[in-house]
Amino acid sequence: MRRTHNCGELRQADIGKKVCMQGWVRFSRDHGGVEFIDLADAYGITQLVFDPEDITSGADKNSISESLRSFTRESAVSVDGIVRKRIEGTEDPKNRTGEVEVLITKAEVLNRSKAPPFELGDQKEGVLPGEEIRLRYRYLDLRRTEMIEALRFRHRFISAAREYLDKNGFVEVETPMLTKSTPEGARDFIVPSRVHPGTFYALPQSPQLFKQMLMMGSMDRYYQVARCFRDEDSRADRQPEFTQLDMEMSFVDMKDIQEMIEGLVVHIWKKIYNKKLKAPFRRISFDEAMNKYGSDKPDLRYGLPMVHITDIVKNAPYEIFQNVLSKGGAIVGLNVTSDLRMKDGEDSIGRNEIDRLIHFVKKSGLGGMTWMRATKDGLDSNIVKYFTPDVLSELKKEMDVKEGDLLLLLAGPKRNVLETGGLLRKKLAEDLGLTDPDDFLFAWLVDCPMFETDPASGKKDAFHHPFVMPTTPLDIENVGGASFDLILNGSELGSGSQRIHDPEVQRKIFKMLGLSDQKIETDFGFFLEALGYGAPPHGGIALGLDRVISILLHRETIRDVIAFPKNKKGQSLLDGSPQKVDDEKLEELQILSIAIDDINIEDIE
RNA sequence: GCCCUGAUAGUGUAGCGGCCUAUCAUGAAGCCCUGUCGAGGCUUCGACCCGGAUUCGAAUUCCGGUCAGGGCGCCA
Repeated sequence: MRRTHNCGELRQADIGKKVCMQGWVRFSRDHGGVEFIDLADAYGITQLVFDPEDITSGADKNSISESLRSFTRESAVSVDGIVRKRIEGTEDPKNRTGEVEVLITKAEVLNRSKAPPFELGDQKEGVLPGEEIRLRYRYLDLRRTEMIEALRFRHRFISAAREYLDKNGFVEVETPMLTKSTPEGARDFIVPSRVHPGTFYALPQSPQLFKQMLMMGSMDRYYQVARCFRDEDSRADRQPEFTQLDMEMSFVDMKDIQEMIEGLVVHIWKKIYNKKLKAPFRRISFDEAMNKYGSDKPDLRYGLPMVHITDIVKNAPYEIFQNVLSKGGAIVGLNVTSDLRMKDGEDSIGRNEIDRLIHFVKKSGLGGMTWMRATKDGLDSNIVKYFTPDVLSELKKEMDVKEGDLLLLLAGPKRNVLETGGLLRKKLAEDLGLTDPDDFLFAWLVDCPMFETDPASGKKDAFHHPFVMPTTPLDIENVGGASFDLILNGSELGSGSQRIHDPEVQRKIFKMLGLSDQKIETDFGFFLEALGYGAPPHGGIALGLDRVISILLHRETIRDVIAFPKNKKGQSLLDGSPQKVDDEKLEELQILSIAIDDINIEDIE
């Protein structure tokens, strides 16, 4: 390797050294004589200088000049030179290498670049190209500091995690990518088998069954930086293929798993930020989260809880409330206290803003929203006349109302009210700026149910997944499950659980989820059998890596922390996948496409 | 499958039915310039997503489509 230094390295101490620098031409400034080049690589930018009136002995002025002519933007180049101090007053304080520059003694183009389709420099008031362009030319996009930072941060995060897990006896095991398609859960990506025509593998949605079988195989502590695949529609935080930090432990209970994760996160924090993160994390029950914050992943950096006031106002002759109550609905209130709203002596939620909030609430399905202001004379609103002084005073007490507070009241079907209240709380927090983006608050969502019932079909689904150990008898109405979610600033990072290790319990859960004996046998027979050979009590967790990284880096989408992501429609704009394959390949697999474009109408007729 | 938003030179944008032979910036090409750092100056090049409708006249209005992003559904 000829390169002696990278572009982020040179300092005053290097002055006088003969160096060879290689990198990309980011900017060049030709002053008609003296010429500057910003040479960039993944480590930084170093200024190169060519000065025809300042040529070191042995250097060939004409040949350098000739080479520099072909130094187009983003060309890969190699330059020999001498590190020298910049002229007094021309140092660049923004650049770590800004006190020195390299006087070119030899210049050579390694590979010339065509004019790049967009600007790669770190724009101050950056005008990034549309994402489509960035993904199409991802290799150029990756040269941008932001992307370099994202991938390096991601690496450091994973590397710190590995370090901790290794120290704690975890073994990294690679589970298969070609696996079996199972009925529940997300849609599978399937892969045809050539040897067994007409049969298919599925890419794993998660290594769930395999990691459990590793426990049965005495592996004791397993982890994997596991790629997972789900053929469902994308979102800003969902990609068809994504990465989880997947773990499993034997002879443990829920608390052991949570403590291990807390230790892991604390370690990562120390490594990355050199800060001590507070552990254990706060725990909040599923019920409390839903009732107070209307979300199973509430942002706990701010308060603004929903207060249930159904019982207080149930006798008030206010028609809207009575209507709702007669249908078994609920009424909740949010107290937007004056200290949250007042900005520079001005109320940030005036009449117009309230109208906007009402509109917001209506969009999510409620009929509207009533509101009251707390003045020094008591609660004031166009509906206070419907409430007796006793009711009003109890309302004030329950919602902890002080003068200047604003109460927002939502009424409707319970589920809808909680959900909307949660969204409203989130919106208020955004509008009022209640969150510090650099404040990272982890919490555990605990005491989760085992099942959830689809309100439309009445069908029972696993709340988490069917391998969660139930915590209550199975014949009661609200069966509990030993599962828990790790949440961070309003996002779910992952869920873990104590698993079922008794085959009979496992079989029963499958049945409760509506699987027939035959389906259980064909899909999970092997797994039930495995549980029957002394499966140890075990449990584990999987953390969505892309999601954590994007949150920690304040990126809007996980695509910004994945080197080569798919677009919203699951396509890779870089290589053009997915694509049709040659007919011969399909024939070999004995596959016939019936996609509209592939059907020859004449064949059918 | 549905809802919302958007689409103008390579890139990012402005654009009131006629002032559009379409703005500005950046870029590219060429020239000038010896201390810049997203250098600067001058010249040139380069665009209204597609189809239909309304209209004397459409980048602009309407309808349909395509593409992109956000969301709902979906994601045990």
